[in-house]
Amino acid sequence: MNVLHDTSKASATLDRLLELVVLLGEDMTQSLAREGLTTSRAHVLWVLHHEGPATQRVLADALRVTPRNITGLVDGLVATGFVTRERHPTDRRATLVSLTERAAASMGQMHSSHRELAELLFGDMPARRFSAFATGLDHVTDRMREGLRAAQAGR
Amino acid sequence: MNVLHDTSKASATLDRLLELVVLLGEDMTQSLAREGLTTSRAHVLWVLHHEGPATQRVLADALRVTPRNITGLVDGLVATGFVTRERHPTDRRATLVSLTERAAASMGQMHSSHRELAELLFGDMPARRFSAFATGLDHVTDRMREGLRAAQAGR
DNA sequence: TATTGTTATACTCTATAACTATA
DNA sequence: TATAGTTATAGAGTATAACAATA
Repeated sequence: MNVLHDTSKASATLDRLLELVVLLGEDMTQSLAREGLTTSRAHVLWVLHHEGPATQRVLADALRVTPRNITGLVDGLVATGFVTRERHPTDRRATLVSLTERAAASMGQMHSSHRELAELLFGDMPARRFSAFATGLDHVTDRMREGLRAAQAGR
Repeated sequence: MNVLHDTSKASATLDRLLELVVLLGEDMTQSLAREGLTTSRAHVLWVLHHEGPATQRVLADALRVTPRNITGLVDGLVATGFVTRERHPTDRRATLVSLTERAAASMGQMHSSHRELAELLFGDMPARRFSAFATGLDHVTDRMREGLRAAQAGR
């Protein structure tokens, strides 16, 4: 009886977590659309922002996606002015993809949105509740990582 | 100084929350793929499971997607044996979409996966920490709902 | 011989617009 | 005249396979 009770509470909490996943996803999609981006294209910008100019091969590995797919994403980002393709200085097979000024501006905008969202979600939370939530979140994220790793190993 | 400190902690916590979003999304995509489903098609099954047999119009409204899109999703689900199209008893323009046995089996499987995931994420959590997390999650979800509603109103 | 990125082909999800059959 | 669902067309993300240029 004790176990059953816990199980149903855990299930209900997972439901709410999944609802939050959906809401966060919608919010992110909308914010990116306002900047003229999709999640996949933003992911490319994110990698370039952190790694600096990169070859398409590097991007393909970072996004865990086929090189062909990167060709398409970079095509789109070039067409909309977020990145440029340049010759690689030493390897003539490769191209270097770099962020433009427009992309830098968008990244700044995204940072602001991120801070605003953090403020919206946690800004009025009592400090004690906030840190309890953060602790639980760490726990849950760790379990999820382990679970995925196990699933990937067993396949 | 106090404010700045809080802001950076809030940002870091949002980062971890977004990481969890990504992990949960991957897990869900993989589970569904194992059943031969995509998230969109599973969403259709979910609605049919809760509402019973429905017209494509009803499905389009439920998923907030165009009728044309539903045609494609139902085509795929029919081809893979998850649903059937039948004549509507009274309105000859409409079709009724119903779950098959295979879909019922998959829904059962998904329920099991859901319970297992809840157990993985929360099963070894001390009761007090679990309920603190659940409380924080409620808070965060409420703020997110409000934020999205405001964003939609202001557009 | 191996690697980088492309063309060719195909599938899924999504949208708008025009059209058919029915209400 | 309005509604249900289709065909036609298009764009984005994804994949595999074959191929060119270069290492």
